[in-house]
Amino acid sequence: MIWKDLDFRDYIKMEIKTDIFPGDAAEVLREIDENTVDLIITSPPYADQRKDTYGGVPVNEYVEWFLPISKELLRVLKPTGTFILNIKERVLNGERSTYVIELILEMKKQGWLWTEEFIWHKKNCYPGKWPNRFRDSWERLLQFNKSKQFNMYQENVMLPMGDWAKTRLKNLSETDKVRDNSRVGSGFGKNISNWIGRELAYPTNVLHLATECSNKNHSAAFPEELPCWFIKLFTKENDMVMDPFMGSGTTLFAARKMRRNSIGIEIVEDYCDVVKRSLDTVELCLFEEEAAYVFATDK
Amino acid sequence: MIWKDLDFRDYIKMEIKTDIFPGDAAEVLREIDENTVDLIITSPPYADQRKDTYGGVPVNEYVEWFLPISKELLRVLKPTGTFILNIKERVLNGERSTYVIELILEMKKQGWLWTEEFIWHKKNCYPGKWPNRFRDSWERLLQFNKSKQFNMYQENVMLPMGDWAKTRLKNLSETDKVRDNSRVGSGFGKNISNWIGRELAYPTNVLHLATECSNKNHSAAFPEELPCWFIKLFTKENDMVMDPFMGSGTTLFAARKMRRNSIGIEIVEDYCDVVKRSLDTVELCLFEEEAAYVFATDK
DNA sequence: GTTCCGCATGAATCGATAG
DNA sequence: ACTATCGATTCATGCGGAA
Repeated sequence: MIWKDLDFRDYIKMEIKTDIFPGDAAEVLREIDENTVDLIITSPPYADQRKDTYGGVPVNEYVEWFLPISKELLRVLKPTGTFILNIKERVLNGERSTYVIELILEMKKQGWLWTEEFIWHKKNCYPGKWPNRFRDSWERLLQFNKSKQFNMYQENVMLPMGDWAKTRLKNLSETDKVRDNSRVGSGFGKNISNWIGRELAYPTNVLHLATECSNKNHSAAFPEELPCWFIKLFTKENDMVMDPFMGSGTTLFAARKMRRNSIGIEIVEDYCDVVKRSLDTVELCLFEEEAAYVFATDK
Repeated sequence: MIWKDLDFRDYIKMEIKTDIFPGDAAEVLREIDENTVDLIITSPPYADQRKDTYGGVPVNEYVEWFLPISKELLRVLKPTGTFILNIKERVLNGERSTYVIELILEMKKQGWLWTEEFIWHKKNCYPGKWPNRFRDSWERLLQFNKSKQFNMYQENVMLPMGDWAKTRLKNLSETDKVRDNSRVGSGFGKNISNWIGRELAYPTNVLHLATECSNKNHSAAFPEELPCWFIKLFTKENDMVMDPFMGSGTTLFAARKMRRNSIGIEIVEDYCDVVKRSLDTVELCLFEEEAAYVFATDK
């Protein structure tokens, strides 16, 4: 038993690569071979946001700042791969900035296909009150592809259906129905076999997820469920996932947990160090979970 | 008592005007005085959709087709008014078309302010399955304004707070929950804030509404709750609401029920006739509701 | 162990104040 | 006048301590 577990641990360590490159995304990307990545999922610093950690790219320079990066991303992505860009334009002088939609148009000129736009509905968005607008509770998840023949494994993100919705809705007020909606299954740890016997349905292009806040050691741009969902949807085991703006490493952790190779690029060295150290913990978690799994099926 | 009710009916009929103009939006709009409309809310024919009724504007001509109309809309809108444009780009050859985001950029050049983008999350979206995309369950509700000082009556659309729903609901009877259902329409007499106390929160920019199950002859673009919500948010009684693509008249019915004047423009004469006839029914409904209300408060 | 309450904490935005 | 910074506003969530 002990030997078996140790073998398994070695197996994991050897099989799945998780590489972190410190540095500027545009520069590091040039070192990476073309047509090697199956899924790019990232949340770049938004315009004029996160000035303390990143430079805080001004609104009117955002598109020209991002285009060299997206050009490289197009190069390293496999023809069957997918690029998910999490972004939201900010309000400036009471108006929505247009740099995101301008970016879409420019990326198309680079050769990207704008395949889809998912909506991330943030159930717990930032509070506040203003005379002329409500709280902003959604962000864009833009899907770009290199070709129309991209890989998509829809059955991996199916949701339990039917009685779940029915029984729940009975006990909820109308307003609660309005507020709380179908939840995206967080992939890992959740046992799909629990769903067997129930009806499954394909999800839609609206994802309902709360932002991660408070007492976690790392503050992440998006909750782990988000990259998790797209990794399940667009990759299979041993595929290559990339996050050119790694930040606290949410994408890499999700990828590793699900046995995908991954590459993270991050300009802030401190983040790189933190993520590197944390990866060991993830490994251990995985090992323990898997060990428990092996044990359970061994009986 | 009888006289009183009849007087009231006349009062309603005289006060609120609901005008329908048959014809092409661009042409009819030229006949309308500038700075007279408080809220424009419409769902124009989408590109290449509904060819049978509208002739179907091709995707690559959509922007230039719409711009003359939006120019007139800018003229007739009051400086304090708001324009809500319900639109969604369609998928063409596996890719999202860009005419909507191009339209935003062009309308800004006309002088429009792109103030906000609401998301209409369609809870019961159209079923279907495709190999490379999920069901599309959201649409854009683009908010444009003429100036930064526009009217907004936020307190009219407040919602019960989340925490309230969780804790208080246990103590509420089934009938209490049912009462909540009737909140949508008239806005008559019923004041939610009185009912719930001060446990209300402002909504966000994501609207969760089911699509209308519409078995009607005409293509109902959106459910009545949608114009209803924006009419409450951006106008007060006796204000002027306009829908330059009236269709089945959903906007006009909502406006009339809430005692707003309204103008509808519609190129298909049959639709005009149907809506005109139906307006009498709405009136009667209104009369009865008010009669009951008067009676109740008369005791 | 449960359930319940208190509290900190967000990819926010506006308006006022300060250089 | 134009930019930079700061305080006020506000609510869903998950944690920790208490009953």
